[in-house]
Amino acid sequence: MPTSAPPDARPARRRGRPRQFDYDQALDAALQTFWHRGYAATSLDHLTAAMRLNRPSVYAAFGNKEAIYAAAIQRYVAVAGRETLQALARPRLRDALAGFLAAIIDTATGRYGPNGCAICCTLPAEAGHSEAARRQLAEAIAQLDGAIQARLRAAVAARELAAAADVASLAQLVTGVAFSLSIRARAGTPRRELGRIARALVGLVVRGD
Amino acid sequence: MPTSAPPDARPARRRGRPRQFDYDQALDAALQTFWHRGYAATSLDHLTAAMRLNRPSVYAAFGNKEAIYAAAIQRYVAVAGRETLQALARPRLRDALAGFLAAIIDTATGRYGPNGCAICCTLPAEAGHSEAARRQLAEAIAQLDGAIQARLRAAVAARELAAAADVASLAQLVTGVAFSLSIRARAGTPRRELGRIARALVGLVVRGD
DNA sequence: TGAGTTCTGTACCGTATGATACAGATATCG
DNA sequence: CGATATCTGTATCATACGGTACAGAACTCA
Repeated sequence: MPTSAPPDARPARRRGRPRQFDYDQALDAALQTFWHRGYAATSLDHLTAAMRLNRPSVYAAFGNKEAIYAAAIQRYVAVAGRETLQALARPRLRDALAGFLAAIIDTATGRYGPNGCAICCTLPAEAGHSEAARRQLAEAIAQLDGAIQARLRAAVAARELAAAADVASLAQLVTGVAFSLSIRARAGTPRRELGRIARALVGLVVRGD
Repeated sequence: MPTSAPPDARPARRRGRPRQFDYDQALDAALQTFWHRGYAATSLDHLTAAMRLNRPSVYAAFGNKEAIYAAAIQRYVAVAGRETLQALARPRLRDALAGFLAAIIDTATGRYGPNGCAICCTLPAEAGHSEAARRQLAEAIAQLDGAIQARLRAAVAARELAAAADVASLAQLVTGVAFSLSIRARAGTPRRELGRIARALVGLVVRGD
């Protein structure tokens, strides 16, 4: 168990020597490293170098390698996930989906290099032999499916989609394309082409107009 | 460079002591291991155990770890890829796409466990820091895109698709859904649900009937 | 102040890793 | 047969790995 601060409740003053690094900033550095190299190919030397910490500090704050990864992915969901999902809030379904996919493309080709999605480019490799990774992956997928499904249901209510539409499958389709966009990004596909694919999907899902 | 047989041209009789194992069978065992554990998390001990060979034999026949992986993926493409693509040959587009996706689902939930697609579940993790992996991934994607695109073009010629259809983007969409199906499989999604998603895509792409 | 507590940095531990040297075994070739 | 070539198995190499012990530093609390 990490002896120290979970990301949320941060007691203002703790008893002993205060830590000399920023928790979230270090976690971001770890995330970048895992994102770039994947879980298994990332060593603690890679991590401590990127985080600019020495090993005991890392272990005290985050736990072992697996725990660091879990925390990093959790932060990824909280940050990149929130940014992405709020694009879904736009009033017209067409804009909502387009915005959502544009946000995915932004993240996948973002300022840290064209590294795709940290989840769907690094978790699947571990999910084959690690039950923890499999669960993390399944949960992330379910979360995304759920958010999109909710948005599609709202579109049905607003008569933007036919009442007979298979909302669940449609949502899973959109999630799937989002995944494929980020894998393509990691393979080197330029933004322009990713945008074309995204537009094609939006065109298929929301026909009328 | 491996001193010995490339998978194709196999000289009937070589000079020294003949090898006591089957090349393709050993390669299959390596593929299973990489498929299950990913590249980085697979050690040579894992490989030699699965292949039932000792290290020098592996190195002599296949080269170092990276070369073994490349050969395994190449074999995966040749075997699973061919099976999958020949489903595309069915006369009606609807059946062709359905058969294609069904083959993907078969592979991804197949007899070796629900391990998804060996390419899109293990290569992306390495593609972030290995240019060789990035290229392999890009090439595999391009190959799949190309095959589907050709099938869609045939459908346009047969008036199963509108002449105005954006065949390239549509093909990339189908490829993307295929990827997402196999990632979902690795996350534990049951076949039934994967089938529903596949049917939804087919329904979207080929409207009339 | 001094006791108690937590963080930092060095140095280290045991093991697993990718890769190879070498000797013996088994084949072809002349 | 001997010469040559390739494969197999053992034993080993240097290094990189995840993880930790320990001493000193820096803070709070009384």
